[in-house]
Amino acid sequence: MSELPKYYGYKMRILEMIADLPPGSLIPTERALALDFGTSRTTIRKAIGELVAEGKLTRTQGSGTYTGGPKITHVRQLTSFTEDAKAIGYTPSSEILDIEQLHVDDSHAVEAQHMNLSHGDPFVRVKRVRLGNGEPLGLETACIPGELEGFAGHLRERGSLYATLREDFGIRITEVEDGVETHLAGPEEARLLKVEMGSPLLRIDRTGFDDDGRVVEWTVGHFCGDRFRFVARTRAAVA
Amino acid sequence: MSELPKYYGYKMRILEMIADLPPGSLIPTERALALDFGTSRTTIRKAIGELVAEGKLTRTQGSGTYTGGPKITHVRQLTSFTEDAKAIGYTPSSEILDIEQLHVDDSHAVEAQHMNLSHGDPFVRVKRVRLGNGEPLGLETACIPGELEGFAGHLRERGSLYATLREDFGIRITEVEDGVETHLAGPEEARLLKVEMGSPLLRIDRTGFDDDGRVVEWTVGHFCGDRFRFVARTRAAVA
DNA sequence: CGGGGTGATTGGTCTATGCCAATCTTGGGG
DNA sequence: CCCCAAGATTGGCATAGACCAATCACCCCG
Repeated sequence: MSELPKYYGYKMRILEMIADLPPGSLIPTERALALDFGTSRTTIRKAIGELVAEGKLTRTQGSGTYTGGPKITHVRQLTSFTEDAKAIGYTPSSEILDIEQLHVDDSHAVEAQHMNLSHGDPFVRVKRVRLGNGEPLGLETACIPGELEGFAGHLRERGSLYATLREDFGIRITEVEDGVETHLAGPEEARLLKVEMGSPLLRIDRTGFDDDGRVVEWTVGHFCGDRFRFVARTRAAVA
Repeated sequence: MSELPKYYGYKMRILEMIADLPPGSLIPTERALALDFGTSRTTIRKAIGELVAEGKLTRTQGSGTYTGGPKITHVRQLTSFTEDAKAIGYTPSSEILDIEQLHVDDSHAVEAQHMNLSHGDPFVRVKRVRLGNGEPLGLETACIPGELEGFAGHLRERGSLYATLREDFGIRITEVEDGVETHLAGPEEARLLKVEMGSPLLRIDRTGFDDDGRVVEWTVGHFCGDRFRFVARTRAAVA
């Protein structure tokens, strides 16, 4: 046995094959590749599986396997998805899945903890799919403490959560703390983001503070690992 | 056929099984689970595979499959690994794999681009494994432009790259830009970080600037997705 | 000429099985 | 009593094949 698994060798060979192809090119079928390489379809699928997870290939049942999507999508996440995406010539949009004015109960333990809320306190929760140039990039759930009258209408009109909070409710976020971890796509995320189950995602949670240091926003988002890049610029506070 | 794949159901059942177990507990063998659930070992392996990728299980050939490690390790990456890790009561250390004083040639295209260097310009490159409480957390390669005399010795003594630059070479980093993406572990990363090939990692690249806006550091790191959390705190610059 | 149905194609999932490599266990020899 | 060698156990890799579901192309019918 050689050092590396066979499937890894085939992965590299496929990587060479697709290196020069334009995005969206159809590659040979799994059965054909297995035959060509003299291996089994299972092994080819494992090789292709990793390339898919890396965003270098996409596969569609019944159709075929194609070379990677439109390419990497750099998106700054420094202040707001909408505002930053525009700044780099990217067309952002959102599809609102759900807006609710809620009151904290036992099912909101996580939200309450992050926003320092108690049982019965009001907050708004918005669930959205974030799109870039029409393609789904991420799934975001934002929570804002308080009772926000007519919030849904304002948000739909402006498109941007931050703009809505600022212009319609006088809520200004002056400092944010972002946390980034990895996460694997579950059934819901896979469906909404159009990726395979188990695909690596970036889980980005954000806590927004106002001038008085109060939490005025808490958001959790899951973004496609291969299409998204989180960027933070920080003035070093160290002496 | 139900909506969800079978392996996903088994994954959830295994998740329940291990929910109450302390970290490090041995779970039944793959063959036993396959028999119990009335399915094939292949399917069980797929279920366990995802749980491993999520950090909930670890498996060792010849030994068995065990419940997840010591739990999530929050690490701030705001200024410096060493300094921040200490601040939250975590014992950081590094294992230096390689230190080189180099001059830009054709093989350093990426490095040169990020540091705005030209052919022949000198820079130092350090490759380290970052450890937290003795466990490998990440693999980092740092590049610093310039000719740094006695750099290796100073770094080994101080342990911290930032402290070395500051104290021994008068290089002060006042602003950093961090980029975060996902990345799957390749053979080398898998070996050094003690994770499986294909495990999701956080790829964190950092560009450090001095007061004059010059690039004085460029670093790329790969960190275990399940043991690491990137945190950035930003004063919103938006009007 | 247009539209819809039908079958071939292709990826998605699962089974059953074999062998390899790392680890652990056990027992015998020094 | 300790150490180590050999066998049993366990995960790691790969094979061959079956059936399902989504898609696509083509042909037939209106």
